Amino acid sequence: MSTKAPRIPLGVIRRLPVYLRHLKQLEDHHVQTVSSQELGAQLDLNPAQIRKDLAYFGEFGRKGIGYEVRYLIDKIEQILKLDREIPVALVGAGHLGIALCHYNQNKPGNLVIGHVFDNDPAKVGMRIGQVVVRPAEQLERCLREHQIRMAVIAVPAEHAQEVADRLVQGGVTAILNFAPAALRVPEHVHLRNADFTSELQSLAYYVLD
Amino acid sequence: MSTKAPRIPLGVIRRLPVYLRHLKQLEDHHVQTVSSQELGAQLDLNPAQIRKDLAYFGEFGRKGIGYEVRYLIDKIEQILKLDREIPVALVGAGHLGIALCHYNQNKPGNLVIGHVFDNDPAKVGMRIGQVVVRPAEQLERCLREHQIRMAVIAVPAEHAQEVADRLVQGGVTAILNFAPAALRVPEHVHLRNADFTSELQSLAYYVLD
DNA sequence: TAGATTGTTAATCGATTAACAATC
DNA sequence: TAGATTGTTAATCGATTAACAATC
Repeated sequence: MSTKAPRIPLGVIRRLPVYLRHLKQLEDHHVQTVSSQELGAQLDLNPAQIRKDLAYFGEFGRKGIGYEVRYLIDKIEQILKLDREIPVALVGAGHLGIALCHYNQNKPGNLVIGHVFDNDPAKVGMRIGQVVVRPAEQLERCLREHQIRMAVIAVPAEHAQEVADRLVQGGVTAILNFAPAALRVPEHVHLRNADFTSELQSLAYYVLD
Repeated sequence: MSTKAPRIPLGVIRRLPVYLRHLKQLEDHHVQTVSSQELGAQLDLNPAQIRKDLAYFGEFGRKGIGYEVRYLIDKIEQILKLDREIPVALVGAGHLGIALCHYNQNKPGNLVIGHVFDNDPAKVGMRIGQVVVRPAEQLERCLREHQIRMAVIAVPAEHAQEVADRLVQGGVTAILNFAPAALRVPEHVHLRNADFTSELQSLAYYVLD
């Protein structure tokens, strides 16, 4: 099919980058074609799930053959909008912010952290690879100027809500939050939490001994 | 009831730290008691879900009243095993590893990153707050010596699988992996992936414009 | 063609939500 | 007591898995 309509489950969207990464590895190893069975074995996922996930977006495989690796990579990148350059703002130039920014520059994709902000005068002006840290006052104006829709929050929990509010004010609609705080955002804004402490704490449950 | 048996859904376990964090905030604001209704409104969760989550582990509330904040904090910490000190190993003293280690020391809980490893001689001996980076060769021996069961992987993707294997060798049963790699671990080991790039990529799907 | 594998429908499984008796 | 809220069962919803016709 083609048109939108069938709301895609979050789980499907979150698996797409996993498929993408693995497909790129296969491509590096000059694998031309892969079946859902093979992919499932390699990623420890049910083959039917992989086929169903992909079928949400179109018919990308060939019966009796499988999926062409290069073609599927292109398709998934299109679906995730990774086929165009998307500017990303980062708020917070502490250890974590610097780490994320460096990583983003080391492994450059189409998600480009081009603007970093911090409210600490000691941090403003500092260079992280190619990028220079700007004062937090410029946040909203800069977001609008560059039409930035995606942002990463890497500030202390106490300031995370204020930053989120200002990102939304500036027109951001997708936020990845590393601060350990339950943020409130409007309905139309997609928020994803990636909080180190919570992850570790929930993992502690599974420690036996 | 009391005995184990009813396997707890992962989603429940992952919400417990969220409850915990919020309850601590309530305690800071001298709130003594909270109902599932209030908690749900504050965290944007269904009250029935909160009650059901907690009911997996016991009867912690009082009908007609709600939950006593302090008591519930204690109970959740017991469930997650945060009432005892758990040593955590960190492999990889790059930007991210340093960030995580600093954060862990700034906000000290009972999950203590007490050992950091890196295979880069330039990093070995470096101090991150209180902790000194040790050579990767000592990994297995040190894990065993200190009976470490939890570990964080913050190395490049190329080395993540090898590190995971060695952690398992050393007796680790719970791993938080920050490397963008689909790791393979034995059945008895709990693996959680927290990969920045994947998160950001899946978020890109929701950027409209 | 025969064997393999997709896309899709149907069956299963599990998680979320609603409803309500018990009770503070 | 009357009002509120839990713990829990039942109903709903959604996601995963199995099965298979279509077809390369």
